[in-house]
Amino acid sequence: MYGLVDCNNFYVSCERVFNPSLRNKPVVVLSNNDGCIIARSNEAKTLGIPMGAPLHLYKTLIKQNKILVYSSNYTLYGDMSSRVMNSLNYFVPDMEIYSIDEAFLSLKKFNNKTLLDEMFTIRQSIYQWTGIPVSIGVGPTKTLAKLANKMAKKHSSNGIYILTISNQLTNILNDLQLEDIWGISKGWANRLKSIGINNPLQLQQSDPCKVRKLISVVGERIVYELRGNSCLALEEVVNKKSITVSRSFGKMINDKYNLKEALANHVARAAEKLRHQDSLCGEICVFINTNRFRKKDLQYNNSATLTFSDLTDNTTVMIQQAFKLLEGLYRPNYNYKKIGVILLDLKQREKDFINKHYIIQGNLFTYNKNEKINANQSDIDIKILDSINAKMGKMSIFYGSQGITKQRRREKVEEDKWRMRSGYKSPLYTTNWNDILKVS
DNA sequence: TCTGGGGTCCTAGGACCC
DNA sequence: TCTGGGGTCCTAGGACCC
Repeated sequence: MYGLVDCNNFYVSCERVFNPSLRNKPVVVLSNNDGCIIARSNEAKTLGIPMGAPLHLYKTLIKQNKILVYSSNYTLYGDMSSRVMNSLNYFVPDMEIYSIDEAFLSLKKFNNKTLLDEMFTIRQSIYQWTGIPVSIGVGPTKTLAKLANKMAKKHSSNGIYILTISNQLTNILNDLQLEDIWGISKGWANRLKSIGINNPLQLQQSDPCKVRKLISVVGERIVYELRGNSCLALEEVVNKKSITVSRSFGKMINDKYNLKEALANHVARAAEKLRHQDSLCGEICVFINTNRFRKKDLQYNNSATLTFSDLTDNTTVMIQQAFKLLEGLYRPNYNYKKIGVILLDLKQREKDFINKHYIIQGNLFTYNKNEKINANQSDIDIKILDSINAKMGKMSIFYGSQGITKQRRREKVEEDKWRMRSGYKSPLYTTNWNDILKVS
């Protein structure tokens, strides 16, 4: 069984920990620049404030109902999140932190008979230790645990809901909307409806291959997950694969000087994040946007990407390159609302040495990303290369991130082979049947 | 007047390789 | 091992999540 622990109205709950007078009152927390409402207490939800609502559209409602409004404090929320996760980890070491306020638990080692009591203990303890109320959903797959969590929030008095494959599940699926299922949003729901799948129960009972044709293998996995066949494993916490820092401007900005100032700040922050996870980056992307909500204004959205000749975590280098990219992007005749930077092609520092160097006949050379090394080149010491390749999981030295792709593909093919042997009709990961046949 | 920020995965199709 | 059709790499774009 899997568990999903979700902090209730997380940002609001964090504010309440340090300001108990906010309890039982309608409270909302705002995004950067105080533009949107991104967290609501139950009381605020009852008053009809939707998620992501623009603040200026709800000023009257807020005033009338004396809703308390707070700017966001991400440092506080990050810290509270760590406390919650650490507390959870005390009870369940085998867990996946899914977002700032959610974690999946592996409950394999728990006794099903005492599960409810155990979950109750966890919930109580977290509240006692951190002041944050949580809901816990339990189910045979991650998707069903997600669903159970939704039920816990809606229909459970103690904040816990355990879902098993039963008539109860059938009834629940029949009563819900497709969009209530984790992984299905409006676009896919509409496509599913177009072939006569109108609710989660029909989805659960539909032909997985048909669903796959319509909304890709992701949809097919959902079908199996709804049936209680687990396709999504607990994922170990790994470093980010890309790092973005971007902000909207309070006022629109036209001049390059201000854009550069903002960009430099964003890049510096991104570089900090990069070093914090002990990575180096190979690519940098800068993007700028005009205000998409001002339909009358001329719109301009663009981005530019640059590959570093060497992997780097150097702030100065990154800012220099980001400025170069901005020079190419900037058009003087627009008003800009947002600028941001994305660091891509991230690599672990430990592997950096191997990624940046190669050996020819005992001599060490620096590997240049733009220069492709051919393994057949007679002057490369194949034996040494082989040993490095083996250490890296093959190929990474030549193809950077593609090496990881290859590795992953191999893993997926293995899983699919197992799947086909076990009598499933279609593979879950591989697009190409030849992959399966070939390795089989 | 005023509309967030940060992620991941999957697929199709073209270029290129041998 | 293999010489023409199949495999691999790469990118853009589109979904989804919180």
